[in-house]
Formats: sequence, structure tokens, C-alpha cells
Amino acid sequence: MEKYVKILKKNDLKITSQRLIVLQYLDENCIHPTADQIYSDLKINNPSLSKTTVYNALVALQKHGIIQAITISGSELRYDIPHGMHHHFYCKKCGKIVDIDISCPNIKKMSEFGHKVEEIHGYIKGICKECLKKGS
Amino acid sequence: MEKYVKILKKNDLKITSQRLIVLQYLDENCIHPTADQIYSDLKINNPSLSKTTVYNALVALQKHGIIQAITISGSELRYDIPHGMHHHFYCKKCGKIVDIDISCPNIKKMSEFGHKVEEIHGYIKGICKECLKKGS
DNA sequence: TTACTAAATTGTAATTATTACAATTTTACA
DNA sequence: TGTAAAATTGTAATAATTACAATTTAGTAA
Ligand SMILES: [Mn+2]
Ligand SMILES: [Mn+2]
Ligand SMILES: [Zn+2]
Ligand SMILES: [Zn+2]
Repeated sequence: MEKYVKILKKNDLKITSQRLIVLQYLDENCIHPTADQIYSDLKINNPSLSKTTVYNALVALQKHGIIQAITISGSELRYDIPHGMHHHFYCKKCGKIVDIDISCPNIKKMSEFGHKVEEIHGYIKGICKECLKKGS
Repeated sequence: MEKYVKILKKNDLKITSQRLIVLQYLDENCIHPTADQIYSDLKINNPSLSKTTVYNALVALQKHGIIQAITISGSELRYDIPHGMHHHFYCKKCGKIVDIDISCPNIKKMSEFGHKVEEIHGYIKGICKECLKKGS
């Protein structure tokens, strides 16, 4: 838990138990959860937790680049602690999101366009290995 | 307009005036509009148009790969006729989405993962050239 | 430790994009 | 031209996200 306190302190964010458990949840569950999923799971052991607080915590953490929002599914935001550069694969059948460990060679090229780049997202959509097996 | 009839026919989609004007709108307005934007603009000259029809048309066109949905902004879906392979830049300040003409060298690599790839999206987020000028 | 202030949390209500659905209209085809 | 399947329409429902005001808490300095 001291690990998460350090992260918040480094980013000049006030230390609250709510931010700590959200951060811990994302760190320990690499499932790219939605805000609602985070809320439901944490609510079990933290009955006083409010959903608005989860949203607020996610916004704060995102603003400081500690976590990132993933828009791949289209109907909801999902969250991730980006340990290293990676892309995401979204299975249209089962809705699963998995990490794809490839780096993006386009990052260097981006400077030519004159825009200030802050985030790069690579989304691949299709049918996952497991669903392919089941489907055939 | 015959151009759009052909596209629908080739994809075994029934020819309706609503689908034609949605298709024409996307073809002539490279602004990556939302469903609501498409509806509002077309409603002016097509007062009987229903918003549900716009949604239905977009789903049908997307299912056949004629158009693509862009999830970059997080709060809404935006649509695009992908003439060639390109990525998208989203300005966090003004909300604009512009095409970035780069190809994705990762497409080849994707086969290694065992998933069936159907779509590839490259999203870059930051501050656009124009907003950078204004802001300084 | 205590008191203070700014910021965070909470619960509820509002908003907004999208979907569901049943009635009506239209398309494709014989 | 007649018919069946599919598309359109309008309205109502859903669900993710945001707004907001009251309450609580964190950080800090006396
Ligand atoms: Mn990830
Ligand atoms: Mn585009
Ligand atoms: Zn799957
Ligand atoms: Zn801009």
C-alpha cells in the first residue's frame, strides 16, 4: 500500500483511502475494468464508497498520467495502468480486452504534423483465439 | 447518387433514401460526425427523417465495412468512410478529429497472436496545431 | 494537539448517447 | 400489381456519465 501512497505523493494528489484502493485495484487486476466494475468490486469491502468518488478518482489519476482511459469498446470507458507501451485487442464476441505487446513505430513520425502529442492508442478489433475455437 | 446506390447494391443492402443520404453525408463531410450531427444536418432537408433510422443506417453500413465507428473521444461514437488506411488525431482542447495519413506497420505482426483481426485503429491525442497557436 | 481551510467524498438528481419496441411504410421480387 | 420481409418512425426505456450541494477529511500551521 505504501507503493500507492508514493505514487499519489509524487503527483501532488491528496492521500485518501478511496484513491488508494482504486489504484491498488487497477494495479492488481489487469482486466481493463469499467468504472462500474471497479465500484462494484470495491464496494463489497468498502460499503461507504460512492460511485461518484470512483469517477472522481479515475479523473484525478488520469489527469496526472497515472492511469489511462481506453475507449475501444465504444459504449463505455475502461481503465488501465500502462506499465509499458502496449496496444489493445478487443474481442467483438466476448467483449474481452487483452494487452498486445507491440511498440508503435509511428510515434516518431507524429512530430511532423505540428500537433502536440500526449497519448497514443492502438486498438485492434476482431475475434479472440478462444472464441475462434468455440465457434468452429 | 448512383455511386451510393452501387455501394449498397454491392453489399446486398436494400436501397432506401435514408441510407443514401447518410452515406452521401459521410462521403462529402470528412468531419467524423456523431450520429446526432448527421441527424440534425440531414433533418433540415429531410423533415421526416428519424434519429433511430440514422442509428440503424450507421449500424448496417458498419456491419458491411462501408463505414467505421471511431471511439476516440470516449463520450460518443463518430463515423467515417475510410478511403485509405489512416489514423486519427483528437484535440483535447477543441474536440476536433483530423485524419493522420500514416500506415500501420503493426498489421503484419498481428497474425502472431492467434486472434482474428477485423479492424485496426490508431488514435493519437493531444493539442492541435491551431489550439497551440491560440494558447501561447 | 488543535483549529482552520481547501479539497475530497457522498448521495441524489440531471443529462445524454444509445437501444428497444410496436405500428406503419417501403423495398425487392415474382 | 400483390406479397412478404425488411426498413422507417416515434416514443419510451436504458445505462454511462456528470452536476451539485451537504458533509467529511487531509494537510498544515499555530
Ligand atoms: Mn492494457
Ligand atoms: Mn478518418
Ligand atoms: Zn472472445
Ligand atoms: Zn484544437
